[in-house]
Parts: sequence; structure tokens; C-alpha cells
Amino acid sequence: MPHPVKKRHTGCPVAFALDTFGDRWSLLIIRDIVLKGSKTYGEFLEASEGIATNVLADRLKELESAHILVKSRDPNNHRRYFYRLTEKGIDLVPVILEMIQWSAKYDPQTKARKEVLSKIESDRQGFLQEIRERLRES
Amino acid sequence: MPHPVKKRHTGCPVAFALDTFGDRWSLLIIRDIVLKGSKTYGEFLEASEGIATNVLADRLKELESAHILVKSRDPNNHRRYFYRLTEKGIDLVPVILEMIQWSAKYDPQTKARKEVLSKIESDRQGFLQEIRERLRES
DNA sequence: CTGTATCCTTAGGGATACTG
DNA sequence: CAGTATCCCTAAGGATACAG
Repeated sequence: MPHPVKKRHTGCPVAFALDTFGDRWSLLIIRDIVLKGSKTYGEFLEASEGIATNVLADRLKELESAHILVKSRDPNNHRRYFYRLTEKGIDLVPVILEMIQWSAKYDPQTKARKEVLSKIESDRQGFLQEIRERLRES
Repeated sequence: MPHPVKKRHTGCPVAFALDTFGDRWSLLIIRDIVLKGSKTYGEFLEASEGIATNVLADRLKELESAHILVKSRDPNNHRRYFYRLTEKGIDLVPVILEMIQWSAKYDPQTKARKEVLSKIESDRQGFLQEIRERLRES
């Protein structure tokens, strides 16, 4: 079982953020929830660039114990779980949006995908609000 | 010599951003420049949570070849170099600011440091502009 | 379907000595 | 001062088989 990332938190907010979600998988999982609407273990497995099962399980636990995710049963299917973002997790969306905007500016492949980008740029606050509501309802 | 982080870039902007500066050191170096005004190898060594010399050298190269940093000689001291952010690098400041705001909300240690935070929150655009100008001049 | 458990490899990175 | 060069070690993470 992969181990928690070593913490270097020294009182610096950037270091704290990196310690919490700055590994190479956590933000991709959160991205899956925010942008792809993923909810289940299986969906993360498909979407997250081929993450290994043990690594995924470990990150889900980490994010849960950091109170960024919460796990609950699917009311319709008892053998299935849903992972949702907490408010703390939802508050990471602005970080992700800034990353997307940066990539849009400097990555040709990203730049080519106009749909989402124009929404972010034309009405950032509205777009953010829209995402927040969708995540809270789900 | 540490190796470049493995790339998973799949056309996703979040993955692209993580591939570019999502390792455990790059953002701390950029933070040093933005928040602490660090410019030289020696300053990074002191400030960056005890980064090893070889790792620092490697990251500086990586960030340079990603066109996030530029290296130049100190005009007054020929045996010394300055690392500055390019526009591409300066454009990462909003990402860092979002991370700081997130930590301010959820990390007690960060929350305690009111000075910078109040500046960000009261006049984000102005604060950003101020940083940009300072970085360009330096 | 949602994980665990193991095995195994490798990249990341600490420590330290050395160099132009 | 600004790095290189080594050595070495461990944690991160693939692959795969198995389990509740």
C-alpha cells in the first residue's frame, strides 16, 4: 500500500496546499469529479490516466481523511459507493480553474478546446457558481 | 541526477499543468521568487525547505527549459546568476494565490498570518498587478 | 463492484564530497 | 558562489491475483 506523501509543512500556505493535494494523483481525481462528474471507484479507474487500483484506494482514503472527499452508499445500489466533494474540496475548484486557464494559454492542445475555456473567461463567477451547485446537489 | 517527472499529459489541461510544475519542488521555488524575492541558487537553497543541491539544480533546469524561468548573469558580480520568472512563470501567480487562499481557509497556521491574506482578499487585482510589476522590474 | 494484498521496479531525492 | 558527481535508500507506484 502506497504511503502518504512526506509532509514538509512549515507554516507556508503553499507548502500546506502541496502537502494536502500536491501529489501526482489527487488533483486528477478531483478533476474527474468536477469536470467529468465521476463518482465511483470504477469511474475513477477509467478516467484517471490509468491509476493503479491500490494507488486509487490509497488516495481516496487520504482525501477522505483530509476531509476533501466524503464517501457514502449509493441509495439504489447497496454494493456501490459514491465519492463527493466536501465544501473544502469544492473550494479547490478555483485552483483547478486557474491551472486550466494557464494551460489554455501555454498548451496548444488545451488551447484548441474552446468550449469550456470561453465559459470560464466570459463569466468566471457564474461558471464557478454553476459548478458549486452541481457538486452540492450530486 | 534526478530525472524529469514522468509525463502523463493526455490533452487534459490539469494534467498538462501538473506535468509542467506539479512535482514536489517546482512550485516552492516559484513561491520563493514571488513571495520572498529569491533570485539566486543560494537563496533557493536556504529558503526551499532544505532542497538538496542536485535536486535544486535539476529543477532550475527543468523550469528553464519549460520557459518558466530565465537565467542571467548578475551584472555586478560575474560569478553569480539571477533566476527570474518569464511571463509564462508570472502567469502562475494566480494559481499560487488560489492555493494560499485555500490554505488560509483550512490551515490554522496559515490563517493566523493576516498580513498578506488581507491584501489578497481586499484587492486581489491590485495585489496581482503589484506583484507582476515587481517581478518584471527585478 | 469495490476494494486488498503482494511482489517488484524505478524514479525521486537525501547526504556528501568535489569542481570551475 | 553555483553548481556536478556519486552513492545509496526508500517511498511511490505499476502489475496482477485475490477477496468481501
